[in-house]
Amino acid sequence: MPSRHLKGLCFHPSKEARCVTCSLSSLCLPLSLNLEDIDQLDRIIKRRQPLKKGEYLFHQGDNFDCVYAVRSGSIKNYAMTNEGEEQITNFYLPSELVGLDGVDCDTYPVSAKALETTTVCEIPFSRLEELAVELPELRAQILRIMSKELRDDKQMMMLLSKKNAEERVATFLSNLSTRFKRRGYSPYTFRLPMSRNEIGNYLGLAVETVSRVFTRFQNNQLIAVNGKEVHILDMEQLGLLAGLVTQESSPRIASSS
Amino acid sequence: MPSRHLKGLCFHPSKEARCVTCSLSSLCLPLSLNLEDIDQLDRIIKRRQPLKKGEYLFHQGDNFDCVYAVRSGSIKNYAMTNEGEEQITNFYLPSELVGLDGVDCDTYPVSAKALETTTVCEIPFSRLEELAVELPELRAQILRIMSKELRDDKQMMMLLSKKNAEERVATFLSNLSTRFKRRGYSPYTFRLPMSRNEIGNYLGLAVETVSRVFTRFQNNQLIAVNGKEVHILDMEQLGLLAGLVTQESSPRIASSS
DNA sequence: CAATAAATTTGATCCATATCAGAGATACGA
DNA sequence: TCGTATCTCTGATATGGATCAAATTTATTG
Repeated sequence: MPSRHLKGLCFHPSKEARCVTCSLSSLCLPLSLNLEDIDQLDRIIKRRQPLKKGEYLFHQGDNFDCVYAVRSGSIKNYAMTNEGEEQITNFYLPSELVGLDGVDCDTYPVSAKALETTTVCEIPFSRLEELAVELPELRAQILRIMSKELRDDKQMMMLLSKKNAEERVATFLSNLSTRFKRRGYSPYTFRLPMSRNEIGNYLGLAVETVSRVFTRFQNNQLIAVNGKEVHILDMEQLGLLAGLVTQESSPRIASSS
Repeated sequence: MPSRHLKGLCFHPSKEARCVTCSLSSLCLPLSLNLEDIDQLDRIIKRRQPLKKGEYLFHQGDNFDCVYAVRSGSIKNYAMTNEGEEQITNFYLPSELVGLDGVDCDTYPVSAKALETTTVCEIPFSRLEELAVELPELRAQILRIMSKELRDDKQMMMLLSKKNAEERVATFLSNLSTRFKRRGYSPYTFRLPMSRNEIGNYLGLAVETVSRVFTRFQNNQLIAVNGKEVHILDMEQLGLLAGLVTQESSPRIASSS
């Protein structure tokens, strides 16, 4: 087992293999369940061996049977286009639920691949549905999570159809920062689990463009980047840039005075 | 908050105001419910006065309380960007459910506006949740609908980040055609409920580009257009174009010989 | 640790589509 | 019904980011 140093997203799975003791429960499915109900949920959840970087959680076309909560590490969802090009549709961080867009399908509509060593909780969907019959809070939470993903998707559509390259990257970084913060990590310093290529793919940009925007942001003291390590130096400016800003109302950043 | 949608306050009983007799029930929420259950659903649904073109079903920021099934006509969802620009996130046709992305919000995250004279069924969400406790099929159908919308959103993200103008418009027309067909209308001849501007906004293109692509498609005998009336002349070619096609594998349509 | 592969960065050029401008066509209110 | 606002279409021009090319840095492997 190549024990690569995963600072950041490591949750010591063995010790926290139950929802009651999991530090993520307040962000994840168990949210607003009482202890007894969490225990019931616990019983249908299977903990899997960690996935190594590049391993699949499921393939597009596999029989749909489970949804997965990321416990540590990160997952990308992607579909294959007709030409065999990959199109990343989402990245998932700890506590987030993967696979919900397959709920009414026989098969998963996208593939899910680990971006790094990743542990997940496997939740057989049929059992989850059964349990949800008895637990209104669980039901509500499932709806909430799906609804949230719907809204995030609309935001993404907005990004893709209205924002320029700088705004896209700024939005991406802000968004990651927020999510890391909610999970108890620094919103200012984190490690990108994905490559520049994957960022570009996700944001609808060429790798080269992502790279150039990173460089520009560094020149303007917005961020400091070292490989996959990112430091956000000017959160406010980054947030401003992330908003939908037209060229008129906010000139290209140039001299950050 | 000023009460904006006064129209909804008065209900009128009409012949087809019940799910059991509604021709859309097989596409809509009642799908796979038995007659008795449909009757229960019926009782929580309120039919509203038709909305006239341009009237709102709800505004971004209004208190979330209901989802809506379109009965006739069409609805657009849109959000306002920081600059007051509108970004259309979806169009809804009869039998489709509007408002699901607000489920875990206090307020609607987007506005919903009638594109033409439109009738809807108003479904108080809390009542729907109550009912869903007893009706597993209803529960399943709600999940299915949300899951479907998630997948459609991913498709849209793919369109916005990988397809060129022609592919976008072809996809849009094919998609509309399919939806009209499922609703019992001709897949070949239909009336666009939205303006070119709205199509462009939705597809992430300038109006002018939409217009030009329409013209090009006509020159190439793919479609015939008269104002908002569209005839699809070559469904196969349109479908091909709608797929994710790179320049290499499919040269620009030019001489349709 | 060297050797090689993969990822990232930078520069130069090109092109699809935005933007600007203006001419019909259509819808709409007085 | 006319007059005006709005939509749609077409052409000319500009440009943001893609693409191509290549150097450099960072991982991976034997």
